[in-house]
Amino acid sequence: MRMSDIVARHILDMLEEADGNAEIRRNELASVLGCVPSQINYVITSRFTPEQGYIVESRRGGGGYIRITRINTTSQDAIMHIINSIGKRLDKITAEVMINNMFERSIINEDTARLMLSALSERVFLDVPQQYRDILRASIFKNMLLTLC
Amino acid sequence: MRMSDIVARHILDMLEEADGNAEIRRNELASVLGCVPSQINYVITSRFTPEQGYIVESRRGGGGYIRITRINTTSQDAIMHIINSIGKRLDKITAEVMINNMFERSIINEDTARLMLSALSERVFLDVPQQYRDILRASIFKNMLLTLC
DNA sequence: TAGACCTTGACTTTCTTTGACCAAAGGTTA
DNA sequence: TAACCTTTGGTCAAAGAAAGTCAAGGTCTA
Repeated sequence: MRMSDIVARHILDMLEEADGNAEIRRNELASVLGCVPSQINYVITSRFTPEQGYIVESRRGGGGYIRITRINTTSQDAIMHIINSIGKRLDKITAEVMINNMFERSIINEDTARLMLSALSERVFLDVPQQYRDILRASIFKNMLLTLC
Repeated sequence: MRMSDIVARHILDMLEEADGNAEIRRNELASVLGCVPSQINYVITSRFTPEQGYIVESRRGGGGYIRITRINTTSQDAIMHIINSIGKRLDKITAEVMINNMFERSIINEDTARLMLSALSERVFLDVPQQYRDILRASIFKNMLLTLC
């Protein structure tokens, strides 16, 4: 296993344990893991970038640190927002628009979008009396969205 | 026997042993088999293409690798088999068993499993009269499975 | 014997590791 | 409080470790 993988794994573990917020001391971590301090910087700049969903802050001098924070929250917030915007009923067209929208905003991937669309398609509700369809659709959709958080 | 056949044979053996997933180190394999490294590339691009049912990923630099994965065509068959085994009704327990089973057989990944479970959970059908629940569940499940083929 | 397929090696690109040197923040002391 | 020292982290470039590309030449086969 690469040194960089070991460092990344360690940071990921810390983030996991501390709920998305890890504070490390560069030199200490380097000596614990047996690498050169700048290796830590390398790993951070290559794998904990804002594009990958992390915020990194640091401070030099006595009591210095590097703090890495995971910003999962944006898409989670977006999903919660969508769930809250769904009332007791949801028609097929609106559901499709919502799913497409989420896909375009990269909140969900293509597979997930297709799976959700199939679970909400009109075909599913052929045996369901008209007045219940939209209620059911809202319920299924919300339940699926909840698992994405 | 041609060198390219030897290389292909070796990769095939690795895939067989490791259940459709082989990770090779190009230079190492080349020296073990006694060929030039780019020979490996030649074999991969000519015989392990997506059209032939393989996915190839690689990474350069220290600790680099080439990973070859066989696309599981039997998983499509398995899904069709499952769809056909579902009748007009499907109770929650059976659905859960089926999904777990597919996950364990690596036919679906964890995200997909969770999403499907959420769409079929009892919570979804609270407003649905008892006698319709299992009919609906069967319908939703079959529709979702179809998109996975 | 032409075209398809195979082999080889020089050169390129990408990712990782390391270490020397720099910069900032905190602490001490004159 | 200014000057200096100590403790941290930051930057960068060089070297190393793989894999990728490509073109030239070799073989085989219909």
